[in-house]
Amino acid sequence: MGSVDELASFFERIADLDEIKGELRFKVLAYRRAAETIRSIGESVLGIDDVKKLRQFPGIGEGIAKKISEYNRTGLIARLEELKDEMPIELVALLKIPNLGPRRAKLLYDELGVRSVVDLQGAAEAHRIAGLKGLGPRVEQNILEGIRLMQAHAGRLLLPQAYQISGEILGGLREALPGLVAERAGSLRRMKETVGDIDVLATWHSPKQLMEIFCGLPIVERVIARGDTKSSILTREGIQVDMRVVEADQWGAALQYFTGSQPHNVRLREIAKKKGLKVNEYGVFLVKNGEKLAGADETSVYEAMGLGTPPPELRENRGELEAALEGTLPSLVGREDIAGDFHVHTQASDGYSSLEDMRETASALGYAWLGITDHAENLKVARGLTTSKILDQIEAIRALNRKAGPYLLAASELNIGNDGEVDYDEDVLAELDFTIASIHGGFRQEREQLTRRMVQAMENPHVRIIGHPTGRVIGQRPPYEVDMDAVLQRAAETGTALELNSFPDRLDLADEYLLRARQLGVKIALGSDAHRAEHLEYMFYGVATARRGWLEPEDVLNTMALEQLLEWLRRPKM
DNA sequence: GCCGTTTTCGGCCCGACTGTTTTCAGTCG
Repeated sequence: MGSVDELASFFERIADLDEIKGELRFKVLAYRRAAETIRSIGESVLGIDDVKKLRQFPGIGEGIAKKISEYNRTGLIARLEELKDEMPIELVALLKIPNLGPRRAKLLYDELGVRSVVDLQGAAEAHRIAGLKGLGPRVEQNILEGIRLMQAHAGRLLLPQAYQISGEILGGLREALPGLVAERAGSLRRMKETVGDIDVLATWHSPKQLMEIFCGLPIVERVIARGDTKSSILTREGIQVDMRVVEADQWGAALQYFTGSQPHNVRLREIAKKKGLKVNEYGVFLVKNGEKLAGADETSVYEAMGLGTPPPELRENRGELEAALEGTLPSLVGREDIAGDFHVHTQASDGYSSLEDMRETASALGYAWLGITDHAENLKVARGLTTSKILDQIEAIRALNRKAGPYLLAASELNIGNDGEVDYDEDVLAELDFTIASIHGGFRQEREQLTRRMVQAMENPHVRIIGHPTGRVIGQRPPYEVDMDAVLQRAAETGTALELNSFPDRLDLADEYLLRARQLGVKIALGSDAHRAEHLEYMFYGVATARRGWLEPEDVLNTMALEQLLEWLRRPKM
């Protein structure tokens, strides 16, 4: 059985190899767009063999539809196999190296037989690159630097780390230059779960002064490049930060441009072009006479093209520009809509804070309620609560609720066993306000068994929420091999919510699944998975991810006021 | 390879920077 990721990556490999071969760049672009489209369709693409049906998706025509169908039937794409016979597949790794693109990769392969990054490094160190057509000693040096940079920077940065570092930078700049206009841009502003580097944009009357201060911030380890409009530094943690300064009347256009994403910007300029407009980082212009229509603020940039302004989190070319054109952009859920948190551990199991501390912090965050979900007894490694301990905790919670403060819900994070069974007897489960059920073991089981376990758990009337549904830990553990289409479908049928676990290295469900959950009407429950009181603030990143998944307040259970929530919990879910 | 309120052929986003060149190719975001 194939996967969406594999199928999409096959098209990316075809694009890479075609590019190295020197095929027409628009053909290459078409393959890359197809890969994007496939990822946005999701798993249902794997069930479609009919070429006509496949062609209905944007960017998929005769040729690519046939290849998808071929993959669905055979698990392979013959065209890719042919390309692999023509040249080594390892060559695609060279394209990831900064300062090295398809033309140079081909040249190095043809002239020096370079097939891999190791070959390349050897060739550069032996000074065999300088002297090739169009390549001199500087390019050779830059390629070596690029290899080093790539190896040092292999892991991307988690969103919260990037957000915090950029916060320090912005804070430092604003303190030194009161009145400075500066913002995050790039994938950080779009709140992607990981970011490669940090982009900061600013406008200031003296760019030189700003650059001086930027390059001298205490966080700076080394200045990589320093110019009047663009500088790059490396932080002590080894993160690259790019700073750009623009004129005030270009601010909006520059912010739009540097926020991206690239596919979003490409689509935007296509739309502009059809309207006789040109858009770049300086503004929006009439093509016929060059007249400038907008540029000072971002909203006016979109407005000049007859578009609403999509929130940055949506700018991935997943339909947001069409919605902006039709005036149907969603009203996304915001941090201010959140009335409580569904997933919190205390020192009773594997957390570090007391019920009281958690309640106090929840109060400071403005919450009306908080779900206490310590681990259940079958999870010994996390000191899961025995029946007598959970009964004690329920009593402690009821007692605390008699005092003023956020309402604590007595709940539990149950374990989904190998046959989909959960912890505790029926009478204990009936005492609890709600439960989350999560998979904590057997990650490597077959797809069928994992899916069956989850479906079984959802059919349990006491289970209101499935916790961290794909089980991934970003950069450390891949998602379980679970049939998410089946899980989403059954969640919709049983009225079971899926968690968006907001712990920084989980962010599980990921945005792509949130989009599908929303279409199926599956409700999403945000949980910080806090193990300390400070962790409750991770909700911020959960909300950001929810926004990337186009979720509106009614899609998210955390927007319910206490009375509404209690009423919802009293009603049987199915 | 895709696509069509100017098109079934001839287009397909835009500009900056770098290093190598005396006019431009390659790379990047």
